[in-house]
Order: sequence, then C-alpha cells, then structure tokens
Amino acid sequence: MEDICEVRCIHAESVARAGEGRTDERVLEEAAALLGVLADPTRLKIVDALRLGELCVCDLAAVLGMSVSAISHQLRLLRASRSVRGRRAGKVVFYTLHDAHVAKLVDMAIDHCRERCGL
Amino acid sequence: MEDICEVRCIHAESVARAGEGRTDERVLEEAAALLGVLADPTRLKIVDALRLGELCVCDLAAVLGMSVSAISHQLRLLRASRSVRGRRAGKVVFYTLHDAHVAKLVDMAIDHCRERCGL
DNA sequence: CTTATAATTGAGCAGCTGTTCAAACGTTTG
DNA sequence: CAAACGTTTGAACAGCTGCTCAATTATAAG
Repeated sequence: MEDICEVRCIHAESVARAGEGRTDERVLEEAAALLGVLADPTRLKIVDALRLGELCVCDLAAVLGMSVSAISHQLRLLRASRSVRGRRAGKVVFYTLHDAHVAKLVDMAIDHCRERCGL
Repeated sequence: MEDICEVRCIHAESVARAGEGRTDERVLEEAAALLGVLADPTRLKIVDALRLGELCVCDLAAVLGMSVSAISHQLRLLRASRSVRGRRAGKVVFYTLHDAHVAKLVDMAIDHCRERCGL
C-alpha cells in the first residue's frame, strides 16, 4: 500500500503507464463492435453452421429452427462486419464465412468456454 | 444449382451435414455470453488498461475518464465472467486480468481490426 | 465510536437489440 | 407478361444494456 491516494486515490504512475500503453480508442471501439456482432447466440450459431460449408438462407433457417426473416436480418449484420459473405446463384443466396480470422476467433471463444465449464 | 429446393427450398444434405457438425447449443450460448462481456467499449478499455498491470477502481476511472460507479458496474460483469479478478488491499481493490485467455482473445480481435482497417 | 475514503449496489431511465409481421425486391419459370 | 419462390427490408414492439444518482458497505484513521 505504498503510494496510495494523494489527491483523490489514484496511483499516479500506474495511471500514467496505463495511459501510455493504451490501445487507440477507435481501434478498441471497432474491436468491441466486431465482438458485438459475434456476441449473439443466433449469429454465433450461423457462423458455427457455416464452418462446414456454404448454406443458403433457408437452409440456415432450417438448421437453426428460426424464421427466414430473422436469419436474414442477422446475416445483414454479419455481412456488414465482413464476418460472412453471400453469393447469389439464381434465386438462392449462398453464405460462407468471410475469412479464417472470424472462425478462429469463434473457435477460441468456444474452446475457452469448454475448458472452463467442462461442457 | 443441382439439388435445390424440393419441399421448400432446403439442400437436405448440406443441412444434415451442418446439423451433425454443430457445436453444442449451450456451449455456443456460453461463448456468446463471454464475447458479449468483451463487446462493450468501456469493458474492452478496462481489459486493455489492465494488460500493463493491476489498477484500482479509481485508477481505472481516471484512465478511462468515467465515473467510479460506471466502472464498478462494468467490473462486476467482468468479474462474473471471470475475465478480471480483484484483490482487496485495505480500502483499495486492485484489479487484474483473470488469465491469459481473455487477453489473447482481445488481442486477436484488435489485430483483426487493425489489419482490416489499417487503423 | 465517529469520520473519511474506496468501492459496491439498486433504482430509474434513455437508447439499443432481436424478433415478428407485412410488404417489396430480384430471379426464374410458365 | 404474370406467377412463384428465395431473399431482403422496414415498422413496431418487447426486452436488455449502460449510464447516473443516491444510498450502502467495508476498511482505516482520528
């Protein structure tokens, strides 16, 4: 408890150090937004389902047991965040993961949960 | 467009494959919850600030420029999700990252954003 | 015991999110 | 062209989130 609280609590040097080393605020906000896109059960299930290969919207609706509209709304967010990519083939739109990064992030979160909860 | 849409769209085999390979629903919901905790700018800033060492609540408030109360509320969520850990030293509570996993997850999200946006 | 300080907690409220429902769009087929 | 189908979109609404403010707890010091 050495250097505690002069002006109003606050360990000046720790604060200074943390202040220096901090990641740019905009980057953190971007990152939060990216994590936010993946932080929803429905969207995470979509990403999970797409790991084995491409699926069209109503396939996804069937797999998740949800309405096509609900899935489409979530796909929009996933598309906007470039987590997922759609290609049109006639009337059907097939979705795939946009790149390996997202899959890896999701893997990591899943592994962490499994390790922790033994699920 | 080979095997499209008999009963009502749906590529039966793709759906079956996706159905088989899917991650357990509870795990996905846990993972979504974990990501959700990290998906907020304030909480992500807290985690980021703690990467360089432990800080007490009002240090964090100073670093982030927010009220102690707001920080404490967020710390509760971070504690509940075991992203962060607090140790009491007299009147002061010092917070640290709970383990390396969380830091790594956050690193990954940040790197992904930097790579993508050149920020 | 009383006072002061750091932290936590609960109520309340504004703003955001995820779903449903209905309508519209884009493409293929008759 | 019109009809059918897969998909997307907008409005609406319930439920959740993150903040503030005030009250409370925990520890230390007078």
